[in-house]
Amino acid sequence: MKYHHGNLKEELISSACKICEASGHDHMSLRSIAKEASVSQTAPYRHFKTKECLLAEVSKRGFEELTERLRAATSEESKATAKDRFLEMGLAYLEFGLEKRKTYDLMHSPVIDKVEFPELLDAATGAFEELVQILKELFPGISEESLGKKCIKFWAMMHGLVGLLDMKIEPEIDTNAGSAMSVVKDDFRSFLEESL
Amino acid sequence: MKYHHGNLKEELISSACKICEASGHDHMSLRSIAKEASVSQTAPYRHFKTKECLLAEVSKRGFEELTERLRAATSEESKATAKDRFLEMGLAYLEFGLEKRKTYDLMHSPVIDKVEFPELLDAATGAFEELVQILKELFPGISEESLGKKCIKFWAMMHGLVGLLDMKIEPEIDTNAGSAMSVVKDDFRSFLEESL
DNA sequence: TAATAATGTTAACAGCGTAAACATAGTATA
DNA sequence: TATACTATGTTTACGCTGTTAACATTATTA
Repeated sequence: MKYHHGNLKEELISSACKICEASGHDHMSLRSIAKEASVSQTAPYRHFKTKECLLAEVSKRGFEELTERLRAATSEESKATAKDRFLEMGLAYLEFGLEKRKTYDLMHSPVIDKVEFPELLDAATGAFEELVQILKELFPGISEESLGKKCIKFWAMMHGLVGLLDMKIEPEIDTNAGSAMSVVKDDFRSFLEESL
Repeated sequence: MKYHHGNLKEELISSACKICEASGHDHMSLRSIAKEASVSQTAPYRHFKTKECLLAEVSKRGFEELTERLRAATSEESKATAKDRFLEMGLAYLEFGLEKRKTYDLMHSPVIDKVEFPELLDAATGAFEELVQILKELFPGISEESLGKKCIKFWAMMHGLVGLLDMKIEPEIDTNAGSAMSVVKDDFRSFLEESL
């Protein structure tokens, strides 16, 4: 058995990602992560100053995956129209939020102060920039002000939608007209398109 | 000094609300709450089965206050038009989210599973119903389906906006066209109205 | 008035994040 | 090659946490 692991930092991060998505970030203990990596309880401290630093790394990976998915959805290789690729991006965002729900929660949790982790902020900004790009393409010559408004509006709507889908608020109106979830499943595209 | 407090449950809840808004829900310990109420560490267990039950109560109070604020904003006493009252409601939602940011986070935190707390779910639904009512008034005769879509859209947008304002994502576009925060301050009304 | 229920306290448990002291392995320098 | 140094692991220990069990006091009810 080797005393030195060799690649512990990476393994700790992937163990943390695994535990996060399995149990939620409030059930992640440094000790359980260390155990998952078959290493002593305090070994993570050679690679991360605090638990928050490790969580920040997990969050960063989440934003990187989100960015990739958004980029793939809007890829020009698909030869679809800009509008279709925009709608695909909306779907990709929701899919990520629902598939990786617990990681998504960590990414938006106030537990990690993004101001303290510039790399995390960059990763989050990167995802946002994907939206900026496709909207620029969709509305050529749009003023910076209008573009800013549209970006904020859609980012908020998609983030809000993911949140809503987990809130399980089911007022009378939902039972009649379909829940938030069904709106997404049945005709998310027209839902987004109407808001253009 | 009385052995029996007489009104401990209420005092624990208000202590918890205080600590929540001061420090955030991840820094709330049952012991600190008990201390704030000048009572032994385990006294809360006579009134709440677990810590989560106490947090759920704090969350519920948050939704109740939100509901009140939304109702006040859309009150017909103001004699304003339905549209103006709708816009006022949007502002009231954002104001609550920003003023009581840490409580708002608890209210939307996955730490509390709303399914386990029907009263909390009711309180959350109550706030949502305020939106349903004003939109019904604003669009008389609207189909249930369209109404449902509009509700989800605006709830998501407002919830997403509150989240965005705290994410501190400031991509290039924001620096030029104004941050999410400035959009809210400068012309949130027109921002919301455009989305109608 | 006596029994019982409600509501408080104290003591103890394991799990947590973190720091300090120590051990071992890899690397650079003489 | 021998030696010092640095990187990276372990062990031990600290105080804080949520929770349970055993006990104490007060309120209620028969």
